[in-house]
Amino acid sequence: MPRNPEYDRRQVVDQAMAVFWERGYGKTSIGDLVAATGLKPGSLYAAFGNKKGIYLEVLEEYHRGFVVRIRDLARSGSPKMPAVRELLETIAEDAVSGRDRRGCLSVNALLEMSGHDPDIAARLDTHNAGVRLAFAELLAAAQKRGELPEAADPMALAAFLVSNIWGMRVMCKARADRAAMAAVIDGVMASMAEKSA
Amino acid sequence: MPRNPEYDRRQVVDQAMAVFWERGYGKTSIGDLVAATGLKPGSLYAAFGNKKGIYLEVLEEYHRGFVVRIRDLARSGSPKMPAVRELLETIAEDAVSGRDRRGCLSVNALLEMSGHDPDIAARLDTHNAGVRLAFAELLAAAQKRGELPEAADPMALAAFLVSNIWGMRVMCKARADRAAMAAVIDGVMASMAEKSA
DNA sequence: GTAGTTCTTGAATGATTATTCAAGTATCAA
DNA sequence: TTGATACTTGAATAATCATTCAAGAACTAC
Repeated sequence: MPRNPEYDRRQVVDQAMAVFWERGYGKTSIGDLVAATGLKPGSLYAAFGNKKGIYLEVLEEYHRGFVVRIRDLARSGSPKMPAVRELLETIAEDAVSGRDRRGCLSVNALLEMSGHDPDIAARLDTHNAGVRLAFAELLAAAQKRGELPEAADPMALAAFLVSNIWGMRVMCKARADRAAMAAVIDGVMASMAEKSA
Repeated sequence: MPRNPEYDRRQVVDQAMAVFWERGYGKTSIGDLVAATGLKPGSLYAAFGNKKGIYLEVLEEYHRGFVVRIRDLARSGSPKMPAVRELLETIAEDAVSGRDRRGCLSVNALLEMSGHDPDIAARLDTHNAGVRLAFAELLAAAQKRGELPEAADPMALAAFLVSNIWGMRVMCKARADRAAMAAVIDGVMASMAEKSA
């Protein structure tokens, strides 16, 4: 008997993601979301509860996509460490080309919101733990293939890797030059290849 | 003939810094600044022009302090690389203890404002270039003392170091655990000590 | 003391905001 | 068709905010 929604929830979340990514949480108004999604305020509130509800679902979707990307690398048969380097180079290239001045939605959210909203902070902590674990699994797979020293600790290396990705994501908000990005990538890869780490 | 201000501009800037650091630019209202500084809106506007003017002066002061700190390390006679490690360990300790959930004011500003305000973005770029240069000078001094390989490129290492500090500053917004922080510090120091880097 | 200048005050302005809700509309089972 | 249910609409609400300004207060030079 009920009437069905006229919109696709997944598509609405993607459209909202673009806006939050571009402007941050505080600077995006419901009006912006109305313009981006085509849904009127009433419909948005009926579907997501409130602005924070939309944001949380956007973050969920963002992290899902990122973790999938890492896990795909871990499951493929190809060499792992070159894939890690390529991932870093993609981030660097996006930063230098200015394609990614939006930075990382997750880092943006962490900086803007985690100090002010415990719900969002908790959600981000869960997500980031997932990302770190996915990287650790990827690095463990690399280790099993002999691409990393046996003494290496995948979980520790994952923390180091994530921290460097975060650093690069901050760097892309600054005037990022190619040499600096290359220095970071070389530094990370060199460090991971070492026995001591 | 003129009447003198009743406040100390430097002190007002410091008080405003505490508020902006805690709440970010968007979330601090003029009312917050009035409460923190004791100055009424009219006086604040007479002294700084507008909210952005206060913020720019706060950023100026923040960076001044940070660069001085690095330069002091470079000028002292003591070993440089242990001093760098200590600096990183201080950041890590502040993050883990929760003392520094505010993160780095400069990173916060970069993420929140550089995409929306060209004036602030330009100012931050200048400041960050200064920080990187100060670190490069510190590392060059270390190299001269034989604490770094001759083949090392101080400017590249400085970029790597700054990126890692930024990563740690992001990490302190997340649930930062001691092991992860230690992994980052070990990774950076190991990488810098290498010949290839 | 007085004039001139600058600082201080705090209420008023005008804009923007997230959220609500009552009325209208579409869908489907019977 | 009818009734029940849910979705859609967009104006109204109530709050917050940056900024202005006119009036009062303090200081200094003369």
